[in-house]
Amino acid sequence: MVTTTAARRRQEAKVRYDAYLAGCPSRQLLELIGNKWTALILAGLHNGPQRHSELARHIAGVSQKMLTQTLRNLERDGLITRTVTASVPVRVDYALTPLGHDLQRVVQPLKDWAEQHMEQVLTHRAAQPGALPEAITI
Amino acid sequence: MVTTTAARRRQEAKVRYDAYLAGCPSRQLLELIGNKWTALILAGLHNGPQRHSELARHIAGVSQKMLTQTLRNLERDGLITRTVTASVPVRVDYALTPLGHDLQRVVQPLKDWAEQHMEQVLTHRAAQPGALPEAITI
DNA sequence: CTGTATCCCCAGAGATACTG
DNA sequence: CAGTATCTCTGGGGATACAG
Repeated sequence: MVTTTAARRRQEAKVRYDAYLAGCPSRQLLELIGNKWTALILAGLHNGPQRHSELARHIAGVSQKMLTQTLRNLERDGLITRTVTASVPVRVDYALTPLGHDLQRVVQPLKDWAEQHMEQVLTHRAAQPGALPEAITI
Repeated sequence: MVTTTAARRRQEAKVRYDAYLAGCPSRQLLELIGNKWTALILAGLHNGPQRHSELARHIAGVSQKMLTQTLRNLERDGLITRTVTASVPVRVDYALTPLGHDLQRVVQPLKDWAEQHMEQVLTHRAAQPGALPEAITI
């Protein structure tokens, strides 16, 4: 019996491809800004630094955990800075780095496009046979 | 006992906010292009229509299922068209709609930014204390 | 060649409770 | 105020087999 079956070779090709895909800059960026809160945070910091609590209030809907987690990731990636002021109740400020601002600038057109065209997309989507009727009406 | 406790009110606020967030065009767009294969398919169709099998080969790494699934979603959203030619082995062509082309145009800058800056992000990420050493070297 | 139907896994995301 | 630690759940994504 041969050691490399077709299945085996396909498997190897896939692993190699996965590595390639994982290394693709575009994919990595999409994964980054695809995170549920990344874009909101970038937008929230666009007009200057914000405290943790300010962001929490401003973004409303983030769990404490996800806010911190996302902020940590962004800091780790050099997109925002974290500044701790040791006062009685600690104070932590977050701000965009130049790189972060740069990214924010690139993401902005996406929002513009979304605001102009997503309705069209949704209309098309809803027009499909079998589309679910509007369920949420709070 | 009161009917609306603090927890209850928080819960309601969250539901309302989730609905708002779900309706946010930007979020919806990010979810759309955040899907693993959406961007690849848009890019693949950028230079003209492609058959299902051509896409499968060109994109390499997509499972048959995910390719079809993503294509269906894009069709549903009016971003691509699906044309079936009833020959002996069926032939199916996919092409970008004007709206699809439009989206592709907006997504392109993201790729450019990624190619220019993601390395910087990754470098920063790897420089963190406790960062995992390079593991994959195929 | 294209596409459907199943079963399964896991990372992102959330709820909750506790600490400096 | 800011952050950590767990547990859980959900849905996107994948493997596999089958069908028009």
